[in-house]
Amino acid sequence: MHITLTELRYLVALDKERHFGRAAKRAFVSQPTLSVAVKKLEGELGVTVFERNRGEARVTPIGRRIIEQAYRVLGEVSALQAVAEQGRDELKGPLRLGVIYTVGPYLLPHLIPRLHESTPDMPLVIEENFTGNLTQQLRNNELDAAIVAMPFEVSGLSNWPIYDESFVVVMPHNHPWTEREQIPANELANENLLLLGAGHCFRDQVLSLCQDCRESDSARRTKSGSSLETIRHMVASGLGVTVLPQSSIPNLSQESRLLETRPFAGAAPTRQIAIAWRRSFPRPKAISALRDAVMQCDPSGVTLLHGASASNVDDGFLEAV
Amino acid sequence: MHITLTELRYLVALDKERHFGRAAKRAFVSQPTLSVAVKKLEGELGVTVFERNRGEARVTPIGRRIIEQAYRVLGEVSALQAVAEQGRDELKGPLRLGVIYTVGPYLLPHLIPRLHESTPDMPLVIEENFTGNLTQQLRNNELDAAIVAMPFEVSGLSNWPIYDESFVVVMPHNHPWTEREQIPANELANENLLLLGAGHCFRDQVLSLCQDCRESDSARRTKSGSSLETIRHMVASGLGVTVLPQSSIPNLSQESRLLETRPFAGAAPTRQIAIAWRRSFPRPKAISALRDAVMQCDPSGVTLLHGASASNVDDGFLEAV
DNA sequence: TAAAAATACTCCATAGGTATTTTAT
DNA sequence: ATAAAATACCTATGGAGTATTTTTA
Repeated sequence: MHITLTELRYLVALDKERHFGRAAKRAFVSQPTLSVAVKKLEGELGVTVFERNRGEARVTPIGRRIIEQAYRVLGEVSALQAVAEQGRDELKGPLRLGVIYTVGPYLLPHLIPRLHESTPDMPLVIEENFTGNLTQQLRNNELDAAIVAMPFEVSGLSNWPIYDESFVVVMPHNHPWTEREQIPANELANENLLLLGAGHCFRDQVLSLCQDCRESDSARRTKSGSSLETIRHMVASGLGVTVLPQSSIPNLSQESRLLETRPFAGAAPTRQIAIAWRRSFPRPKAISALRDAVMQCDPSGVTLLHGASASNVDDGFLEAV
Repeated sequence: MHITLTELRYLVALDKERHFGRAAKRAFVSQPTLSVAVKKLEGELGVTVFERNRGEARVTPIGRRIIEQAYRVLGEVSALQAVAEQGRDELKGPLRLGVIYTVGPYLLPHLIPRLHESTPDMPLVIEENFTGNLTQQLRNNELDAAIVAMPFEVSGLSNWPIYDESFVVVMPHNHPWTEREQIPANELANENLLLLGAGHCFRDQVLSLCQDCRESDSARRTKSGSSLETIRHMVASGLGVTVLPQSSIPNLSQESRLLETRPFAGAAPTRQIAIAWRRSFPRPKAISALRDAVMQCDPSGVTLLHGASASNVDDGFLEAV
């Protein structure tokens, strides 16, 4: 009924051998198989490609053109297979990665060189955004993976928690709390609590630490900053206290003498960071590579999940205070 | 095992619909058929072309490249079919025709315009030569058909007699034979018989008319000319007599008053003209068209064979003397 | 007569169908 | 709950084999 690639391959073999028996050998089939196939093709095309003689099969003028076209078809098929061959490596080709604002600035500087080393053919296209936007972009196929904070349950998306990160109280160096070893969460509401603006999941996570905080927030008694860095500057300038994730407590530069940090009293509040991706995303190895790279960032101060601890590299992404 | 054109068509359908059910409809198959085929193709290529979601099937980046390549493959297949479509007409494309020297000059001027009319897309590539050379060229695929004199039995070649043509005795106007109505063949040896050189089948046909001629020829008492025209001039100048085929007795111009023609006594000797071609030549219609065109040349003086007489066109290829 | 292609037939792989289950929203 | 795709299973076409015949040089 339809012309097939096999038939075209037989045509080419016959063009090369000009002899049904030898062409069949070249094509690794029996002579009748090739004979029947070529005849079928000629019937389908309504054209005689080969003039059969006892001595040799001669190509007709129209047959010549058809065979040349057959070469082109088979050439394009080879090209297709070559493309597939190239694309077979999941760790090749860009990965579009989204990161929430409160992780990106602290993780990426460490993650990118590591990923560049482990998967040099997988450049990252990075987008920083709120969790909600990242979610949408993942679903819309605008992103391939995202680094977000748990809980993160979205239909169609999978996630894989990578590490737990504790929260730390940050205050000016001359704050009364500097006299204490630990700060109880429920006392946060008594101070000027500086927080990120609405939309940041970290803001909500901090607010959930104590009922009073939530209330004082509804009463608009908290102040907002547009990034953790901004907030840190505000705290350093004495405007109040805040809570930061462990990873954002960096090698303090100028401000180092102006800020003090204290852990929470009791069980340390944490956030869980995870990688999320479309369930149907067809490059699971890319996700694994991403996870591995994150885990190789020195986990001091954070708790790696699911075994697979990274080696003790000392230029880790968290340099403990 | 191997990738098929059908699979590529399914790929394209799915690319257009981004939905397995609709793509199946577009490809006129059931949804499972298309699903299985696409999955098989992806397995064969080792690459995920489509990301399946509830909503729609999304093309992956590598899938995009593969689909584009699939379009190219199918495009070349279409081109191949278009070529075949073009070549399907046997009356299209050049026909390489050989003609023996003693027919060409008299038949071709009439044949070519007729063929141009009946089969305008089949130009003639013409070669005049001896029967032996034409035979070789036919077998070597250097010619497609030839017009020759019978008998013509060559393995691998078919032939089809078209017409019988009588022989005529030609003499100077002042020759004694002009007194007679008919000339007995066996008296030819008594005269200066002018003949074509060796190689021309017509020479041998004339020599076979009488035993004496053959003998006088072996004794090198005949004279040779290089073409029938040359011989006619020689006869007109009084050098001797000759025998010509009917078709070469043209509208006599200057020489008309210098030449006389007489039929043979008894059963008129004739030659039978035929079309020959490779048994395997795949354009039988071209042969038929050629035959028909020859037969449309006015057959006055020649005997058409196999019925199928041409209409009474009066500018026929033979204008009786 | 010998070589080559075509035919006859048999078999089985697989493309395609229908019915159903699984999956994901 | 529903829509979509995947799976299970069955059927039939036709691609490929072997054995044989036909063709033709």
